Amino acid sequence: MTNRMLTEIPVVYNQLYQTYGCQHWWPAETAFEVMVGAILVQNTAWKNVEKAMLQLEPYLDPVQMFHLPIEKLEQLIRSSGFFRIKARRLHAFLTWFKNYDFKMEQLHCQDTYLLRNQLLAINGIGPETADSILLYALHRPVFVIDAYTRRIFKRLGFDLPKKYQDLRYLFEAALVKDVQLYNEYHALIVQHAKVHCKVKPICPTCPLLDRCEQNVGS
DNA sequence: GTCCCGTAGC
DNA sequence: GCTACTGGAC
Repeated sequence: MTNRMLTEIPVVYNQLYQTYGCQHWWPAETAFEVMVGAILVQNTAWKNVEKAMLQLEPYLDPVQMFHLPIEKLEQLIRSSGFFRIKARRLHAFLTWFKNYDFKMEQLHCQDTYLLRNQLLAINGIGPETADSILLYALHRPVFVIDAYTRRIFKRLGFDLPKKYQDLRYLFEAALVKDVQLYNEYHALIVQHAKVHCKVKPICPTCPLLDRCEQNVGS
């Protein structure tokens, strides 16, 4: 099974890329926006995060955002859902960033493994958010796993490791260690999950139909 | 009413 | 393992 996955993971990438093309991720202007967006998008539709980002626009600077009262932050990000808890998560993240003088350059000096552990220690940042920040804001070669990844590959018929890290290592073992490839693949997975592999899948036009177990009868 | 690029707390 | 967290789009 694992062998099959190792050979098919790159093939699936090619098929998705041929179907959807380059995704140009992450949709943000700056690395700081990527980090903020990664927290706000937790279990939330990206569309609602966009509205919050618009409200945040005047404060899209770590120092300014850090000094916002938590209630103000709550109101600004309201549209992204879970606004009370996310405002606290953002603030916790900024408190950590303060250790680096709110400077991206200082983050760039740090080892990926160390950064990952520090991010995971922040209340409100779990493995997916940490890895999204590492890959899309800090350009580290870390493959991001999310619910879509599990849904798609489970439907393809793979017996997936249950632990986040194990699934991540499987993808990393199957692919060339390359930031741009990891960036594009995760983006394609999200796109595919939104267009075809939804909760109620749209199978007839699916680019992966020929290799999918959902295929039968639908 | 259901679902959304999760996480923490019990 | 289960549930709360929250609003908005469809």
